[in-house]
Amino acid sequence: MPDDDLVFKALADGTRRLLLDALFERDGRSLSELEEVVTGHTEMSRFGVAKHLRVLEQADLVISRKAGREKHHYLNPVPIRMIHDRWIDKYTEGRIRALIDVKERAEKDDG
Amino acid sequence: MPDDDLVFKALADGTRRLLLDALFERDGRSLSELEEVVTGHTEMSRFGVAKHLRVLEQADLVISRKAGREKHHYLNPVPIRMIHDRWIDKYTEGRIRALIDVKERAEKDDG
DNA sequence: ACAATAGGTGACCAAATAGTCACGTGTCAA
DNA sequence: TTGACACGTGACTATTTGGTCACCTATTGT
Repeated sequence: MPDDDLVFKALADGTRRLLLDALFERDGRSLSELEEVVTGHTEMSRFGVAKHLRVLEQADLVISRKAGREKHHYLNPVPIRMIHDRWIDKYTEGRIRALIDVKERAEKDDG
Repeated sequence: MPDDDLVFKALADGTRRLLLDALFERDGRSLSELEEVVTGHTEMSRFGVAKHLRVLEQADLVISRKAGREKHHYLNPVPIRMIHDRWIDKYTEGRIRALIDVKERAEKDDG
């Protein structure tokens, strides 16, 4: 019911996260370009990709802009940040960061 | 397949987010206490709540510790932080924060 | 004008998920 | 030790969700 539900539901799918990753790496891609990204990882039709993009747009995680017959897509990080702020307050934020740094350092030593 | 999938799937359910909210507000609650929190909002059996908690534990969003016949639950913010870091780099982080602050200020003026 | 390109819509099916229930285990207190 | 309490497990259904398909609109280039 609340619109944060759209955000979490949108993030629950691996293909949609892959799309966000692609847009995080480079913004402004068209549907066709994103389709190629996805089909490089899994087998999925154009319709599937378009459907996933629509879900991301409705969640406001992706913003799109029409340019001629193409549609360019942009990553909107605001909802992500609000997830963070929901369960991590400013006081613990520093501790968490230190924890993750330690963890990453340890994993780097392993591999 | 990757274990980040567990985290996002876990967050995709409203009841589970409610449980995280409850633990964010106060840590160390038992299953019975959390059951009361949930049934205050929706109608759900004890089994449902226990099942949701297990999903959260498997995603490492909640850590539990047995104490006698009770089981205490604690919120683990690390996976949340890693979601944040996946799509928000350090350079845009400042801009986002400013954006959200402006938005909240505007909404406060409205209501 | 016409073909090719880029994208959109609604219906449909298979697979995953939420929720419940009957039953079982361990723990405390009288 | 007996009963009440706190919690766990596995099976079962109803609903949701992921993905595809046939068909449609709009824009570009020749």
